[in-house]
Amino acid sequence: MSDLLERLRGRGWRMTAQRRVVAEVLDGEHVHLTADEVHARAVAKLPEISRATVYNTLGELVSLGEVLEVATDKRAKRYDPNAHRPHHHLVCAQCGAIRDVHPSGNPLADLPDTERYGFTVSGVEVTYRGVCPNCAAA
Amino acid sequence: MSDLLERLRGRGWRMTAQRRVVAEVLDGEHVHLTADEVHARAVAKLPEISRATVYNTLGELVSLGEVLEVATDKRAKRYDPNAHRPHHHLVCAQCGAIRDVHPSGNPLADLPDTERYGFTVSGVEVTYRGVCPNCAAA
DNA sequence: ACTTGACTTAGACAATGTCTATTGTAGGAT
DNA sequence: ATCCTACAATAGACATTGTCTAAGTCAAGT
Repeated sequence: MSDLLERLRGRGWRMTAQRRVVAEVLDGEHVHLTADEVHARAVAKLPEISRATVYNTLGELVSLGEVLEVATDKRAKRYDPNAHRPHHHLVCAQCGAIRDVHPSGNPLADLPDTERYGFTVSGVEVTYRGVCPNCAAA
Repeated sequence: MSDLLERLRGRGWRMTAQRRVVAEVLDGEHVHLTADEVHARAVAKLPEISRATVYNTLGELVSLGEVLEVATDKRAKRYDPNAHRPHHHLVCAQCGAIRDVHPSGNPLADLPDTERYGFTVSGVEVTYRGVCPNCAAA
């Protein structure tokens, strides 16, 4: 699991207790946490960590490409530690649960030149919407 | 252009000056405005309109399916009046410009049952990311 | 062990969105 | 035409999420 810490150290990251804790939180469970949830879990391990540090560290991890930002329609951005295998998301419209999914096909290939308006297209995100089994049962 | 107003009236909407103005702003230019931008344009036409009313009205329009909420990664949600022809979005990573696009293919068909985890999948949003010609030139 | 510049901190600030209590009014009823 | 009433609008407080700053702290190279 310290792959992540190793990679970061290799990139010249100064290794502090705070950064280690944030990295551990993300690496620990592959769910999609908001910044505040990350902060809450980080505080549990290192009570004096500040909110600003968590935001800073998440921002750095995103810049380094180690973590992805996911903007569903919820208010808060979520952070996805699974940045190394391309995937998309399936979101429950009721409870907000998020699953990683791997559709077949390549949506990038589905965008013809005539629909690109001169943009240099570099990526694509696909968000499926639906209702999860839990919410459907309720 | 009053298609929208007609439809709303048909659905039992009480027609007030404020709602008319908000509907006109959205119907007027097919761009993707934030709530505050809608508010600013509405104030230009009806100075005493309040922020809460704009938010309420946008929320109602979304519930009625007349307008779509678009969550790119920007802070503010944007509102897309083009709710009646399915389409997806192409976003400039630098300036945030948004274009409507119509990819070929159907991403819904690309999600096999084994990747649905029991969800009832009802929709899909595709967001292409890239750099627009303007920003590329700069 | 010293030094230095990157890192962290607390808390103010900013941006966006929501709620409440009050006042106003659209549109049907008379 | 006027009145009633439920629904809508208002101002502004509040909530949530994210950003910034100034000052203190510490990891890591020497």
